[in-house]
Amino acid sequence: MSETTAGRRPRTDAARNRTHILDVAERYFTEHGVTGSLDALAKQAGVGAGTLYRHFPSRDALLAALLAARDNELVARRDAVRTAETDPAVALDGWLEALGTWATAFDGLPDPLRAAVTEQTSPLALTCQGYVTTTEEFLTAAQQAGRARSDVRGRDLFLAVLAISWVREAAMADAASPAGLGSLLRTGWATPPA
Amino acid sequence: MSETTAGRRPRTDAARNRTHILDVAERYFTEHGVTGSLDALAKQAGVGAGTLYRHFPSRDALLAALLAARDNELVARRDAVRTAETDPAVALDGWLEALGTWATAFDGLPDPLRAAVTEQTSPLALTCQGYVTTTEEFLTAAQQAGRARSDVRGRDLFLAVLAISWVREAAMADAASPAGLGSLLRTGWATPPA
DNA sequence: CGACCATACGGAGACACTCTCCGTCTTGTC
DNA sequence: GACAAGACGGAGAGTGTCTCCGTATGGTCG
Repeated sequence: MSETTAGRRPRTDAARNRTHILDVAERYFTEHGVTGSLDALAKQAGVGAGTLYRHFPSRDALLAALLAARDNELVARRDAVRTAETDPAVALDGWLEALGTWATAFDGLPDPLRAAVTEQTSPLALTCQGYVTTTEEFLTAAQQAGRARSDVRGRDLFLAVLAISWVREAAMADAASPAGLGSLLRTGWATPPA
Repeated sequence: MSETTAGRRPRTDAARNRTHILDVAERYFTEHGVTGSLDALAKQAGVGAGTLYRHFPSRDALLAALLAARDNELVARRDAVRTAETDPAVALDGWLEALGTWATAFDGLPDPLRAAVTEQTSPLALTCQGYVTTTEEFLTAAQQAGRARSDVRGRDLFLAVLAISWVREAAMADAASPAGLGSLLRTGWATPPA
């Protein structure tokens, strides 16, 4: 019953290679960003290009596997926010910040994530879909409490977090920008007319 | 006195090629986005790759030249907003919308623009710098009228417009998203606690 | 008008990256 | 220990960037 879809257990050398590639990829993408050369990554892992591509047919597949390792962490933060916060607006805020951190795990990550939101064929699409749904839940709660605008939608908010994460990478040089950009999303630039 | 820096007037065939390349590039980027193949663009323009790269040493240089042709339009909108609007918040809003339209002139344009904001070596950097300054002017006016939060800065607002433009390209499928994302920047998702 | 030089032109080719294909080698089983 | 099933590696095809240099052209001056 441990095998719902697969035929048989993978060969041990294959399994070892797979995890080893993931280890190296984690470091490699951290250092070079998500657009780093995959052939170079394969070489660094000491495997042939064919092996890399057999395990992970595309860059997105590799990223999805890498992000899967972070799933626990993000789900944990979701639950922590959910149970600790009574104010649904603060909860939503906490969730969005967790999302922002997740989306900047590697340099350039927001790009494939954004693409995945619209192209459901990507291995990242499933991952994103889940988090869009979570965002929707937090948002709905905040809206029902009258703490969030009712014309905002979960998917847009998720995309907006990606957008801010995307631009944050460029604004790093400026120390004050990251926080400023984040709060822009919550409050906007405008002041309500007295 | 018409030549402040250059030595002599360019050869006529060179000038003709330059404008012809720009014409074709305008169409080409509109159709294929800013990441389209430059060699293919050269072929479509009926010139060798060398000619293309001599006139425009990099993709950014080509984009900068293309955007320069839109300068008049954007400056006109700036002036129109400036003179027509008495409310500085509405003026800022109008300017940001003009910027957003400008930043989506071609698919994928926000990417090089964002890079140009931080890398002052890009030919696009000068262009961006000017518009950041304009954004700052509108913002300062709105702040002095108490219509914009005082902790927001011009550069961040400019970057935020790029960010929304960036994500808007992905959200196109969903009809309501573009407008929703834009207003998010002005108002934020939060409702002030009664 | 013809010659001459500065300048521009074209496209072959060096280099980088992605991804596939297939001959060879390993693993696990009988 | 032998035999599939499956994994491995890396050569190579396809695509894109950008440079280099032999050739062609435009503009000028005698």
